[in-house]
Amino acid sequence: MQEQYDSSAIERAAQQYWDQHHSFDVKEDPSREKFYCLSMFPYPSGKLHMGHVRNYTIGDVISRYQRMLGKNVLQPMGFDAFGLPAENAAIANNTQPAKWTYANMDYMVGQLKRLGFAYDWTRRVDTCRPEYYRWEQLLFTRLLKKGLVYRKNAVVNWDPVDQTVLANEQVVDGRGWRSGAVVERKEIPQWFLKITAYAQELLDDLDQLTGWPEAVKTMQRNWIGRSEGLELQFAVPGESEPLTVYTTRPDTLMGVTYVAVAAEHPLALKAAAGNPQLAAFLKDAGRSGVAEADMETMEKLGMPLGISAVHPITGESVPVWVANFVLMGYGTGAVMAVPGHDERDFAFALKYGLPIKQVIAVGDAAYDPTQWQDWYADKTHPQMRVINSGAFDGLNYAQAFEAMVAHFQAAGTGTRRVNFRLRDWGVSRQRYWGCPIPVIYCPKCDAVPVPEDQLPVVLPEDVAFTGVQSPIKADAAWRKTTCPSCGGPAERETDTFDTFMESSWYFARYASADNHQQMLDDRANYWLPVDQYIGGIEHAILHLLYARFFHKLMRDEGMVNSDEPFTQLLTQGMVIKETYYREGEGGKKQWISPADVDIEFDAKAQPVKATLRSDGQPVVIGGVEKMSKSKNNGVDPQSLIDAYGADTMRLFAMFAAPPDQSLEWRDDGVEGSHRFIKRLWRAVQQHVSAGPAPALDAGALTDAQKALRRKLHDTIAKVTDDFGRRRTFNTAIAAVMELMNEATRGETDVSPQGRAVQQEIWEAVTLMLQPIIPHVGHALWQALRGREDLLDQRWPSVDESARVKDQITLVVQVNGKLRGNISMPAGATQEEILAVAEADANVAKFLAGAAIKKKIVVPGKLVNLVV
RNA sequence: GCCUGAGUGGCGGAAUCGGUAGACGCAGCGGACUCAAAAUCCGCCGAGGCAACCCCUCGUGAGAGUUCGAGUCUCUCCUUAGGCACCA
Repeated sequence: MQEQYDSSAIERAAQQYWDQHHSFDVKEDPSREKFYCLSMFPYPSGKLHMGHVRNYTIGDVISRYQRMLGKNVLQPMGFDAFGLPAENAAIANNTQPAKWTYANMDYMVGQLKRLGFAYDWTRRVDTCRPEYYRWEQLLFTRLLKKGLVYRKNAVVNWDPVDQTVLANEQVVDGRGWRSGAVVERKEIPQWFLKITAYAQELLDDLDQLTGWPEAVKTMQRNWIGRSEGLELQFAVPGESEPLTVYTTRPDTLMGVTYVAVAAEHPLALKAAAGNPQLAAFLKDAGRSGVAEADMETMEKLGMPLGISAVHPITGESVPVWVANFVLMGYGTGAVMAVPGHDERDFAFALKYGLPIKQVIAVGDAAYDPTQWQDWYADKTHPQMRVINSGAFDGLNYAQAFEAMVAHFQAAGTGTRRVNFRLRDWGVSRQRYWGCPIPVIYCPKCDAVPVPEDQLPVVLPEDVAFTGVQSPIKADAAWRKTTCPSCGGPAERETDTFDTFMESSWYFARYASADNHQQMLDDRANYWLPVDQYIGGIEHAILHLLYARFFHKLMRDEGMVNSDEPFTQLLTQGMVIKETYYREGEGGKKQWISPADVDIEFDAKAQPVKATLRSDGQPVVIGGVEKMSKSKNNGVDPQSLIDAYGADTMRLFAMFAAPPDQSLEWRDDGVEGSHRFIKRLWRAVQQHVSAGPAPALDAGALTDAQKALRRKLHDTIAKVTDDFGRRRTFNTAIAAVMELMNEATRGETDVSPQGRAVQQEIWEAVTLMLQPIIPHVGHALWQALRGREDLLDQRWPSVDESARVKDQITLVVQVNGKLRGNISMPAGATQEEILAVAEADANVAKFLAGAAIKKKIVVPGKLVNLVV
């Protein structure tokens, strides 16, 4: 064994061994319990960032730990290779999206291998390859035939200068990021997946997911947003079609004082025809992005259309307004407004002088139509009653709800309806670097799915990419085809899929990655569902919901036999870092890398001033945010790997914070992890250099040896719990550090049994740390045992007899305040404990002159005396 | 604006079921070794009081509450992170 710890030699040797022995390639084996551990695959952005290192280390630690429990472990890896950044990079670097993507994947595979992750690379999946996306196209065409796919108009962000559709991310403060033009909403035909057909099941099955964090399930529940309500109609005199609206508060129906429609609503367009002012308003309302957050925070504006609707119960006229917060693509594009009992309607009514009508009372609480109070909308208050509502007066929420529903159903003008906030999934993207949507447009036959024997529709990769237009839209030869159904001339769809499509089923494809005849085969049912899924909390809703949806789609196609894809979910916290920027032209922020910034701190270590190193001029200190390309605040892990090795990197990533918490990255601290590995190395080296240790004889130990051995087995128990149940690897590492501190403190015990205990300790430490620092583990195991089979060693077991204590320390409190410690034999009775506790000198001081009112004894822990 | 988290020393964090707040590590300070430095090893390290390593008071974002006992439970508020459907 080398005297000095040399990370690069050790890591090279271990990786070479794993490579030669194909240590991580797995086959299906029905005789063994399987464990499928999956980390969310990366987008090939260029190089790994800290979030990847953290994510993949967690997955690798769990995989290696599960393997030590004797399971058949699959841990695959691949790339989520389609996406917008490749197009941007292609423009910036004058290259092709495909070329850029493949080069990035090559580099990142090298980095992943350098970190020693236990992946079965034979199953690698790259989503941009036709061998992968052909199956996605196949599934799409089947869903289309099944009626789970449809086409309708939907709004996009439109850049009127660049004449292109923008992603929400490309809209900055309402303007296109490159052109700076004010973004408009534009309606274009797009393909939708009917996820709403599965809304109820997606909601119900959340209850099965006991291995998921409650926070994620709650977020998904709220996102799906099931509500029960009433759908009803307002007649509009002079119009053949009534206005249909949906409300979850039928109890407030008598409080409706106006209705509001979207700017794109036919009634609004019609009214605008003879009204230039209104037409101008509609144009303005259409000028904004489509992001919900923008909608909700923008100033609520409206204008009367000059027409009225008829209140379905009172027959009164209520004005019809257009409002910029009502969206055409959401529900019916029209809402009824109850300003008396809805906060947004209230503010809108105040602003435009619309009537506010109180129809709900809570006890004697005074209603003030100039000031919103939260109880106005409280439907659950025990004293809540409907008022000013004629026949409905005196009812509570539930009673009024039912009475209204009964009224409308009897009249045939409304119906009870379950509604979901969840909307169907628009999958069309007007971009090049994505999976082509397998549809052909024929002038005679309309939209026809590409027949299965003509799949895949291959995306050409050798293209000139300028960014102005998608190369496949520009390429008439690519577009031109014949109609599969009538044989006449036809054109291909040139939109591509949302990249969430590829990431919604890749977890299943790993099981049959080499099958080029079928999308999935029997092996999928051996491995699925994924036992442990690990990824960023930012995916809590969209990706995880879409993947659950796809799993159910595949189940209903007979491809998998489970209902849910991921049994256990670990949502990794974000890796965050401070940001710095300068305001450029037009208020555009130019983000500056923290690596290029010098920071001055005040006495409290808070940053007060930051300057750019290259020019010495100040930069603005931004917030601490998720590491990202767009904020330019990433830290390149490569330099740390080069300096300290993969094991130090892995150890620090696991030690710095529990996996589900966000981690603010600071480079200091890495040093400490490196120091720990060096100390461990030295300790084992010293132990081994004294020759083989004799066998342990537990009956022949001294008290000191017994105490050290107790510490060992207490540590194994804690670390086992931390790995298996709590998944708090930071505390597991801390426990091993404590054990090592104890084992190396003072003079080393070189007696035969002393050395036997040391041997037991270093073997157990090697086994427990192996999942985290596998290269060091490999080398230490060779030194301790002369063998290279560490990967398949069993996790160390606890010797309960070594943990027995005969003296127990108890805490003594007086009135809940700590006043002393007592040591008692393990078998002491309550009376004996109390007698010793009350006799303690410091405790007695606080008991003097007062009567003890209550005595509380918590066995094995503490005594509390209340005076 | 809405949904979901988080807030504990100079810093990252620990305290697992309501029971000793600050484990473990980083930074810092003092010492040993060294011609010297680095590395390594040993010790100290929440604030205040005290002659005192005895001990006392305060202390887990702010305010209230429940309890013998609250970082942990309840309510209100503040700050902050993530998501909000075309970033992935």
